[in-house]
Amino acid sequence: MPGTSRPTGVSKAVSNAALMDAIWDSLAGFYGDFTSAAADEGLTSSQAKTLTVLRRGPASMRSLATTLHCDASNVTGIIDRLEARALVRREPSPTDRRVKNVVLTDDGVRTVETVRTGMLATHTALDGLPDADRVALHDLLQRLFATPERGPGTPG
Amino acid sequence: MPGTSRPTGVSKAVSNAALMDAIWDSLAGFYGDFTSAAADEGLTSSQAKTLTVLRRGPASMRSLATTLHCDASNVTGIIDRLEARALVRREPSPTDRRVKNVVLTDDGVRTVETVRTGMLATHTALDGLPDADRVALHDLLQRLFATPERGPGTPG
DNA sequence: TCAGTTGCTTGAGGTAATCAAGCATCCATG
DNA sequence: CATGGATGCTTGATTACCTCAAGCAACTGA
Repeated sequence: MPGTSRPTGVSKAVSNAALMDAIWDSLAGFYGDFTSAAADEGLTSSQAKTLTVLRRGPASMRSLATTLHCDASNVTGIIDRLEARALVRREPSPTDRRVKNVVLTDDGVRTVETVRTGMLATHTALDGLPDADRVALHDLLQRLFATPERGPGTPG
Repeated sequence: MPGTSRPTGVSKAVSNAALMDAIWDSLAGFYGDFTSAAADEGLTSSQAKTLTVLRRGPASMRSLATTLHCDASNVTGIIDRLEARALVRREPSPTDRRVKNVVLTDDGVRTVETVRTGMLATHTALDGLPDADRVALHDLLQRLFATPERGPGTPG
């Protein structure tokens, strides 16, 4: 097995390509489940994603844009629509009058929790995983894309 | 009742909630990397996602819609734009004149490969994983969201 | 044959995403 | 102070995305 000459340098037990394919499939399953659970609550996936980020605590428009990897003006629109449905609230930052901190309303908290529990396929898949595997998976993912960034919120 | 998912059930070493959070972070990292690699090629993430699906082989419009979890009319637009850039081609199905099979052009193959190799953060993260962990991760993901569906393409 | 179904496209309407521009505020330097 | 530059948010324009309803063509089975 280690002798097989691969085009790339050091031969690995599992190629990056194979790992990426596996991650792709997982992403598709997880994200599809998330999207459909969000749709059940009348939310687009972008809106639900934003609520999920806010679950960790209030965040400024700027930090939301950074976390969501998109332009700040985009966040304005998403928050506009979420605020129109009273799922979030814009609060002026006490320390910087330019900044608006976005906070989940009680309704927003309820809704994002409903979406999470509504991800049936995901819960089923996770429930089917033996305890040792749960620990292993959590540990692996933790180390894979460790995000040293953002504590709970980074409000302005 | 083993099925009921939560608070009072059997205590797990790692809760579903914690696992979902870990999955979220990982997928966010992966997908963010993918999106930016796609943008480098002038592709939206939807377009790049579609090319990624087609990497496994030709697919009808219908099966693309199913795989991408979206309406068929949406696929029409995405394929229109990809075809205008000569990254894919619509081919009439030999067995069903209603069906159009979408195929990657040589340029499309090149482009999707470029996107994959351009996911630097992902490659770095994966390269940092010891061999045993690579095997474990691949195995875990494989079992987690095993998709018995779709062989390579499901062309009409 | 022909009713029902399926596959794809079009059009309307709203959401998402980017860029450029603008205003208010903050901050550092003079 | 003051003032030039940077930062935070919003608006407007443009394109892409996405869903639904409707339509036509083609397949299917009775």
